[in-house]
Amino acid sequence: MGITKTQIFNAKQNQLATTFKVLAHPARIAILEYISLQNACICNDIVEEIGLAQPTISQHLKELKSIDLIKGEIEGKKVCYCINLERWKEIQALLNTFFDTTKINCC
Amino acid sequence: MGITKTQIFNAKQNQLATTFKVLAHPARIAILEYISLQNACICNDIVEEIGLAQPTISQHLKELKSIDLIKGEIEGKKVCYCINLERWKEIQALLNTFFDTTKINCC
DNA sequence: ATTTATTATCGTAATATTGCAATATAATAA
DNA sequence: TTATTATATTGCAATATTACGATAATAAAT
Repeated sequence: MGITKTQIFNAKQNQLATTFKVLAHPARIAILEYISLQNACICNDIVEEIGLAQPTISQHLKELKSIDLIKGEIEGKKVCYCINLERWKEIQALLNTFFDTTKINCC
Repeated sequence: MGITKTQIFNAKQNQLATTFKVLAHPARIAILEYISLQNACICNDIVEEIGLAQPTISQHLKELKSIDLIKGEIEGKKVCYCINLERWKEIQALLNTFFDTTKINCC
């Protein structure tokens, strides 16, 4: 079906899954790495750097923005994308909580 | 197209994305949480617990196994699934390395 | 041997994702 | 105003994912 039955899971499970899903594409990983490499704000050097078409990059940026992982500041006709460091740490903590609380073994 | 251009990304980026993708479904989060809650090995109580059809759960378990996050031990006609703790920690470390090295801000 | 129980696999329908060309939007430059 | 440049949105084709019924495979129980 392609449709996830989110109703049968709790909010935390869905939130975790959504967060993981945003990170589940190499282009989005590459974009985040590239943004963080630049000491200054970058814009659509991303398109040239990554090697995907501009609309595709724009779409990936939108998904990263959807969980506030990055923020875009308009500078004239360019847009400067930066990692939202506060949210970044928040998400890292969220994932670590999941990994720390979900690991009791049995066998 | 639905097809990811993995060739244009490096191995680490693809590995990270694949790892995130396995975790990017609430059913798989729920399965991991449920397995970890049981002090003893569990089997297909998972099907009853989660509320998805047996083939669906089986498919999700296969995906979790694909990155060695869980291991299944055959016990007669039942199969006991456990978290692969060693791999679990490995993946947590992998994700933390990503989060720690990718966070320099610019704006 | 036959049944029963547990799990895996196959096939398939419905929906989602990826990627891009075409186009729209917005801001500066000429 | 009319380009030009940078980014976003739309529409669509190709592929992937999710979910499940049907069925196969395996092992214990009768």
